Amino acid sequence: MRASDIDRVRELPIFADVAPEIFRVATAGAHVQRFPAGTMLLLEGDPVDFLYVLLEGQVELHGTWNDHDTVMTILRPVSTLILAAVVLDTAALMSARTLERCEILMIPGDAIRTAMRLDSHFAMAVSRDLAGSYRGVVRNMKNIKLRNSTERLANYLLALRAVGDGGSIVRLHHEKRVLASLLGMTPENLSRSFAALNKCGVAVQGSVVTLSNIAALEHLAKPDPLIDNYAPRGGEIVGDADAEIWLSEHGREKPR
Amino acid sequence: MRASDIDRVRELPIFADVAPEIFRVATAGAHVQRFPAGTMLLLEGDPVDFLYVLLEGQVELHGTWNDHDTVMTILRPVSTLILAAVVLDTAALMSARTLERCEILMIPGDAIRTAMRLDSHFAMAVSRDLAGSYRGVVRNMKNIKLRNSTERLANYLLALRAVGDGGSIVRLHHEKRVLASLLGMTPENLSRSFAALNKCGVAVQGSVVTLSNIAALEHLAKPDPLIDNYAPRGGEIVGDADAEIWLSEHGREKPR
DNA sequence: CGCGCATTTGAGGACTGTCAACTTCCGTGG
DNA sequence: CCACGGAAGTTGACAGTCCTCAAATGCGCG
Repeated sequence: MRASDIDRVRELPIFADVAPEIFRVATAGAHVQRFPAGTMLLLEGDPVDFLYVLLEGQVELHGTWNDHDTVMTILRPVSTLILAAVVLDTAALMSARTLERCEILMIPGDAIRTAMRLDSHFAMAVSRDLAGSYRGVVRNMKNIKLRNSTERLANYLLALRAVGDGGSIVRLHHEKRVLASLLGMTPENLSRSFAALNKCGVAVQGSVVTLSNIAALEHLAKPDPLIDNYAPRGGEIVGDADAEIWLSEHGREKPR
Repeated sequence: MRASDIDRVRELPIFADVAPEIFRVATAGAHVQRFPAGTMLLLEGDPVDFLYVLLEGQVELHGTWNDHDTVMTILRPVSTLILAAVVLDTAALMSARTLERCEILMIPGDAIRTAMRLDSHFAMAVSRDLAGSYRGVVRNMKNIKLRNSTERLANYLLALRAVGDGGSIVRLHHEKRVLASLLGMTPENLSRSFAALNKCGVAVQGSVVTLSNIAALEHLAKPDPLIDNYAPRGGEIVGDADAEIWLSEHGREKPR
């Protein structure tokens, strides 16, 4: 691993409080690897030998059953992948695919587990990461079970706005069919949901969305801090790092 | 806390590897409390001061939005509640309600976090619990997004059978409307899904369900080890502790 | 026995998925 | 520079799934 990579890795939340010697243990045998867009990093059911840390690019986690598949989450830097499977030393439940060219740190699972055993602060950092991920999926689940597709889209757009400049124009980060699957609908219905949001001042042109009536959109969306991981308090916009992380993967909470 | 309680707590997976002095730290200020059925233990959005460990009875975790609510999971002994919120020292995302008379161990959140800082083995146990919970929700999410309601019910019944004696008669653990919400449908549609499963040899009488054609049921259900947390390999029945835990909360994985 | 509650059944409508045709966008190559 | 091909996105028609409301049935307990 190059020195510049080591510096970057050292900054990761998961390594923030770790003692230098433990950091060396954890990153022993680690290496940074680059992947082109569209690469399958791992298939669901695969045994997991490495912890992946996404440093650059976007990665999609998806699940498959009976010839259907669904995007479970989309990760953006800096995020860990399959940490839960590494901790339990078991098979992955989701497949991972790069959506863009990616730069990924790969750390042997053994090294992670050893470092956890040696350093309680590292083990706590892992716990916080996992706790955030858990709460992210729970938010996602509430979103899916309690809202219909148009409401999910409306909230997604409001979240996009919150992490952006808070202006009335937002850019979609993903292809529409990927977004549709992430939001639990078909591409066709995503189109129709966008059309339905016209009456709330939503206009779409390619990946650029204009929100000209936030009040109407919020009235339909009814954002909720216990589902949407940004802080929509009193109409004030809070575009903090939490929200950035939320949007990127639609559901991981930042520790602390 | 009574001596008999301490012995029981000592057996919990989360305390298995913990040094005696750390165990005392963790359980300092802890106490066992009994609650009648139907008690709201906490409301979503509440700050979390205690880790709850369910020792007896059933607890439902549910979420609410816009006058709707949905059962997210149902816990049976021995399970931790809101461990993620305790680790992050933040508000609960779900409400908790007892479904029966319950016996619950309450441990101050501070004590948990202190014990994690002092003992890497305890922190690892917390990580494993969280990792299992995370994977449980992921399974749940795949179940909801990839299957329709009848398929979810069919798989639920097969899972019930797998944890029971493997015979053709299973007992439902919950009221049907609770089960319906857990499976992401209305009570009316649960009835209709049961009716639809008649042709697969499913007969219902109150809480007793007879499965007289497992092959047909499996053909419809298409159980998958990456969604359903029991091991349906080659028609062999594996009623292990993992599966018990799965059913109880419909989605927590047992560490290791 | 009768009341209250859970469950079931039916009818209708809302939401969502599927299929097919069409349009738009974009990169390639003539 | 423009034509072309392919993929992505949109639209319409239709069907399947699911929800809502209302009424009927069944069950348990006082």
